[in-house]
Amino acid sequence: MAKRYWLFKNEPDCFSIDDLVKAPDQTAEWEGVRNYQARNFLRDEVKKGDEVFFYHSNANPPGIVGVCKVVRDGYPDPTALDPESRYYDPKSTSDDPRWYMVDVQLTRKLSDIIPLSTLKAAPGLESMMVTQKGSRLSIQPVTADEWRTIMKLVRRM
DNA sequence: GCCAACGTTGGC
DNA sequence: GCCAACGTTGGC
Repeated sequence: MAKRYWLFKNEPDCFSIDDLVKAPDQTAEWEGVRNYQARNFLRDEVKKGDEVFFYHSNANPPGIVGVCKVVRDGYPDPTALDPESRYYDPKSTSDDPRWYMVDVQLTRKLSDIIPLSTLKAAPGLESMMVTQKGSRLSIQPVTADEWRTIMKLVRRM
């Protein structure tokens, strides 16, 4: 299976690129995804070795702030079973886990954010999911062309 | 804080 | 299975 590319969104108030920088081994569990379409990606399609843009949503400005790598395939998200967790879901059980997550490791934090406005203006990213109006999915596939286009912006920084 | 877009729930 | 009501996301 060829390596694939993704964009993972997070609100920096919740878990930011700096939290990943500070994490042990600069590795974190991408927990708390509670959307079925995103869940299906995490469970079935996001694989170890895939590369990921770390995106800050609900931020000023929103945009891509880092690059990371998937280091563990999808597995059941234990926070769904923890009544103390903000991600607790009483309908999920250990026999029939409803929610999945992967582990990611930092590759690099960008020296500057690539704002959403830059992505929207960049030739070649017109049909990228994150540049579309109303795009709410928190786990988004990125095409190899889109990945290359954005990495060119990264190298220019 | 506003509000458009989207997802989920639940009555029927 | 439809769809109105409601809740959430996320840019601005």
